[in-house]
Amino acid sequence: MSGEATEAEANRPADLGRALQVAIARIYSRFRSERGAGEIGEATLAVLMQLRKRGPLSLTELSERARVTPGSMSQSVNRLDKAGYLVRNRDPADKRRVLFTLTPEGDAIATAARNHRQTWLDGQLAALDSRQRAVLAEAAELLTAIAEAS
Amino acid sequence: MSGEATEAEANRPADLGRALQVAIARIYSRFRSERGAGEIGEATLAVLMQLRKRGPLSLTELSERARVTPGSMSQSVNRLDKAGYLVRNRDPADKRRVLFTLTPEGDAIATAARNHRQTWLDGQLAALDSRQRAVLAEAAELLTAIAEAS
DNA sequence: TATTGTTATACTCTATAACTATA
DNA sequence: TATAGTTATAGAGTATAACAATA
Repeated sequence: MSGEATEAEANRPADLGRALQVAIARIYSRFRSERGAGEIGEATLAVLMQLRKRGPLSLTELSERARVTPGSMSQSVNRLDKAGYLVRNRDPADKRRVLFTLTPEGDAIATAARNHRQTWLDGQLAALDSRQRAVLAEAAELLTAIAEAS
Repeated sequence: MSGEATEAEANRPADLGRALQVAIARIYSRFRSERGAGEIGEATLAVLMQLRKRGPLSLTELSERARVTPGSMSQSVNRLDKAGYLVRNRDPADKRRVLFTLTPEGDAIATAARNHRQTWLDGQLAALDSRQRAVLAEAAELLTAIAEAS
């Protein structure tokens, strides 16, 4: 019973939700500020990473995964197209659809941006002990699942 | 030895860093998409929350906490000022400084925006068990500390 | 008719550079 | 000189609404 006060506090959903909101806002803003000169932004990087992982995707698929409107995504891919980081291809099976594919240049700039952020983050993680890293690994899984939830 | 593959994987900083990057980007984008009509955005909300928690702050203090340039923050507080969510006051002790203070309207809209996001997040957290919530509580502390790190 | 995608317009958020006022 | 703040300009990222092409 003596150790329950702390645990009960950590488990009260309202307090946890508030702590998570703040933590996520802070770490995201730190990520953004770690961006190097000439590097692409978070939203653009996310599009390129999706194309790398999932292969050619349509505009609707990209906009749903990023949780933005099709109009917003259309403008994002337009910028990427102009920069030469992806190419458009009409889907032969359904000529309304446009499939977006990563170019070698897009792949390279995505890698550079990801590595830069990761170098910084890895430096921070190195200071943690094994148990703390395990906590963050599980938290990453939980947060990803929550983000995908309906 | 049979259980070590998973643990070793979770503890390899490079893999953990990558998983965290993805998880944070996903959950943040989900937060953003949960914004209701007429609600303020993440950056603006963060400013109001700082003013609520830390009392009157100067432009430099606000820009350092948000990790944006003074020029950027000046424009953010301008929008908030025009909307009536904060007020400017010259610091009598140093007339270069401007102290920003939350108005009752600013306090109210910050509460509304925070509650809306929290209602959604609390619903997700309610589906987790006690141990998982404890993991997220510790992760929130670790991520906040990493975000503040030099 | 419904779906896919684009464009026009507007607002938020950010950076950089040039500027004013105060210390 | 150095610091605090503002403004002008530009670009990324987003939403909504109106539109064209295809199913």
